[in-house]
Amino acid sequence: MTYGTKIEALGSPTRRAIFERLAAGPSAVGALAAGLPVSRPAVSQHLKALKDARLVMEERRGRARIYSIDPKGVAELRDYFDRFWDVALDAYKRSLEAGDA
Amino acid sequence: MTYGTKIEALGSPTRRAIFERLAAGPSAVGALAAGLPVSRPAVSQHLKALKDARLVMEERRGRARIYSIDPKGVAELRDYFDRFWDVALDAYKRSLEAGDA
DNA sequence: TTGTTCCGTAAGTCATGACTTACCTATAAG
DNA sequence: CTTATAGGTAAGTCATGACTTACGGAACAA
Repeated sequence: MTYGTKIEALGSPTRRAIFERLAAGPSAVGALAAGLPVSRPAVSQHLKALKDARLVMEERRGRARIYSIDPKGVAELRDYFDRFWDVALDAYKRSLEAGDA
Repeated sequence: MTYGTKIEALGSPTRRAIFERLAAGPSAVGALAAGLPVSRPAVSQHLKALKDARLVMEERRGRARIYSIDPKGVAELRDYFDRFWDVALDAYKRSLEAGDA
């Protein structure tokens, strides 16, 4: 929900690997697990975390679950970072000017 | 060094709180710890992680250590995300078109 | 109905990491 | 030189989380 949840979701290397694979295109759980060094249940658990963070979404197709990027949640995270860069880099410039005086 | 290290550094709520305070302006270690619910050594340890990730940098002023945002490292993370948004959202659009067919 | 596939959930293990207190060094002040 | 301030480091504790195996349910096939 919050950007904190999203960043924490991306904090795990395995979860980031899953997320980046989904960024390349939708995939089923088994296909994801086949390309990763962890078990399928582990992938399921990570997908749940990513879904709770609204970074991915799930679509049921028969007995398969197709996961894909959630563009709305991703956009929320991007907005947070975009604002953050502005604030941070601006504050840094101001601190330089203050330090020079 | 890598963007993975940076994202993992921001994965911890306490570390993110420290980072956001530094984004508002440079600060000494004690001043940071005074505004946080953890001890000063804990803050030192988090600052080390942030510094290893090149998200913050250190400047010695007498016996104080002034920490501030590292604009170069921050820019690297921003570049990664900027590229990522493009890839992810583009792939999502393409998957929609493919799914419609 | 009986299997087979695909996947989520439960439960348990094990490592990691986020803290703490105690201690040490270094700078500054008296 | 002694004392106080600022902060990094070591060592230990404790919780969390990243896995595993085992199991259960749901959809298609025969």
